[in-house]
Amino acid sequence: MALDYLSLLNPSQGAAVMQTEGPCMIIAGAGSGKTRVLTYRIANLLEKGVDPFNILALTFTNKAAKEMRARVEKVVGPAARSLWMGTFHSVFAKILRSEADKIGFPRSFTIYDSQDSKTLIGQIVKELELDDKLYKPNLVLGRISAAKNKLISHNQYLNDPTIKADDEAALRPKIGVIYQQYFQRCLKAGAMDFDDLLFNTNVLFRDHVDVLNKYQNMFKFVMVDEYQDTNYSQYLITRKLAAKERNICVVGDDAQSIYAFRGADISNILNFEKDYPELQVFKLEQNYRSTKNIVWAANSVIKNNQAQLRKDVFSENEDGTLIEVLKAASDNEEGKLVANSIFEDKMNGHLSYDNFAILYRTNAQSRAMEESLRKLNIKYKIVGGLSFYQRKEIKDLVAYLRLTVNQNDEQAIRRVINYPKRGIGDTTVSKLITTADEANHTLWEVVANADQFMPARVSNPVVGFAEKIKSYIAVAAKEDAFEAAKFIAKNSGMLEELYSDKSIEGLSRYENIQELLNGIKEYVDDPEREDKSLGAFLQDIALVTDSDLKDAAQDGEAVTLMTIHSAKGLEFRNVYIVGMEENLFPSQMMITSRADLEEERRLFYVAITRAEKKLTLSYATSRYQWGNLRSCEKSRFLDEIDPRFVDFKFAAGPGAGEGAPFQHVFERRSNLVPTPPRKVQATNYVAPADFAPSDTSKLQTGQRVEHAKFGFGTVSALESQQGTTKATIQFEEVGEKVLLLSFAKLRVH
DNA sequence: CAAGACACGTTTTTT
DNA sequence: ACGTGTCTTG
Repeated sequence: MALDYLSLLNPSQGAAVMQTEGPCMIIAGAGSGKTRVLTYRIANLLEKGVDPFNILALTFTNKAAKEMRARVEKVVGPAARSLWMGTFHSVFAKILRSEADKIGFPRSFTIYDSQDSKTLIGQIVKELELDDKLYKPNLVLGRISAAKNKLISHNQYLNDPTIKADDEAALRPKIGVIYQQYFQRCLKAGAMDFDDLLFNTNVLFRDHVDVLNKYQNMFKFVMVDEYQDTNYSQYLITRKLAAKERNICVVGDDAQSIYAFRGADISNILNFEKDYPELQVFKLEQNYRSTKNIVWAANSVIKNNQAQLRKDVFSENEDGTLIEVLKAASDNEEGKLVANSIFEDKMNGHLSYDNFAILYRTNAQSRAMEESLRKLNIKYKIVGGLSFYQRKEIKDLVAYLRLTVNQNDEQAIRRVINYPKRGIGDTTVSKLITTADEANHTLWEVVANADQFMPARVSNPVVGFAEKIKSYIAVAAKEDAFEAAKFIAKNSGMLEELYSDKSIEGLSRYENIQELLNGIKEYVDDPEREDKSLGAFLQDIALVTDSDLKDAAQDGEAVTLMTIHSAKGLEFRNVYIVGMEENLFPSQMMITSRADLEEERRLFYVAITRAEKKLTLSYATSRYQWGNLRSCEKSRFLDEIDPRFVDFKFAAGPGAGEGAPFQHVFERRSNLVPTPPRKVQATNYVAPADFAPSDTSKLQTGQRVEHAKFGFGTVSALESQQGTTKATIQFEEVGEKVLLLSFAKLRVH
């Protein structure tokens, strides 16, 4: 029977839940129970008999989607599993996967991550012989991305006089040409970048009315979370999908819009009413998360912004403690103060470390915090930074997997064609690429038929590589993702290569590969999973972020460290916002324009409102930056908080006097795995003064040799290839080495 | 061809 | 301070 929503919700929440038909906008202040409303709204739809397959709910992070699905499931049961719920990128990647052929892409298309995109842009810049100082991949990708988010194609980009003028003024007139090249290379590679997933969905819906129709009929109810962070491309997708039924419900808070740099357009929420004049608006203004002091402080900050919807967020919770401000003499001391404060609060309040979060503007700031936490033996976890899937060894294996699914994936080919080493040098690779370009073949076609394009001694290893990949394709066609990946890891020689590296980094790389394989195993073992193919798995991980992963993997209680951006949507009992300094927060690059400064202020607002009970802000008067000490001023944002809610007494404390503390680095920086000191090739062997190399042309395996640097050893293998001979020698002191006989100075005994 | 040395640029945020 | 890319050396 119908749930009694109204007893579980406040009046405005309840009204939003009951309003299931027609367009609706929910302006949800921070901590106002937004997820709760969305959850019950979906539950209400299902109870009214709506088929879960007809509901589409879009979020910005996988985590938010997962959480909401779990909460809906708690209320309505397993029907929740059939809801279309996920991030924009994952939902439309899924749709594109079944429709891609209509827009000129294979269904097995690869998703390029930003690293792939940047590498490709770097390659294009080089090929066009442009100045790589001027055309930095990051900047160029930023321009291209901004264009795509506004649905400007490469052709439109090239023909738009305003854009042209802009680029010329910035002394970068060739960006349009790079964009065009980039598009063609992606198309040829059967690859889409993150922005393409949305751009191409728009293309699909624009050019194929029947397809659009199908999804309009499918998604009778559309819901969008964090609507303030949608860009034009996303906006248009949702508008098109909802055009028929007009059952669209968006939830957002203009005060928490922090992704303008990524193309998010706050006018999407401000102008929503123009598209839907019959719109119903609900405002959730009661904050259930934080104390009065925290809510008041946040309000006093955000009111310095001009552009915003009227909203009065209030709290009925206790007043709570005042906001503390800590002042430190250096970034390291800031870390110490924060770590001490966490330790004390935990002890005094009998809290768990899970209750604490340290938030910062830039990832680089985590370091000083980590060191201090480690010294006090406080466990911590870092969200963001270098994610699991960005590690070299993971990217290498994933490149093999990608190549198995899509042979045209150029970036994957380049990554592993000579890894592990198989004698394909850079010159050969460049030759393959130019050959492909000139003969108008794909890179893969040239690789697979290399013998037709170059002399046998060069082409042999290339063809061997292609044969390997072909065998992987055969395995992947028969086996599930796990069996295929396991086979590939072994057969490619990667496992062996990593296993033979006995250094600590090598060990951790080996373990990471194991972890990836375990992950794939888990993936295919999921009984709910229908598609267990390699392709499905790859699509899944391409859109996974670190924060999605950590949560599940993390066991034991630990302080959370992350950027403010990744903290959005989360809450913690005690929150520390560190680095409250001018040019850091607000960031130097944001203080030139009013709009940018307002975005920084919203970011600060988001940070403040993560705290439930206690908020602490800290700043340092000096900080190491690029290896040298700089002095800093406290942030203007500190002065924007109404002083009635702030306790500055701590700011007068320890930080004041001490000079910059001496830098002792006892421990090396580390995330999960400690980085050991660089290994040195220490030998006791000293070459005799009369050392003279012998003729090695008749060297045999088993022979004993002497090397000027490595000492004595025994030849264990000889391999002749393309006129050069490689000798594998087991040295007594430094272990196995592979040397080229033409260079190595060996004395035969 | 591969390992080590060195110079360089980097730091805004992320799907 | 750090990793990446380029240059040198064997």
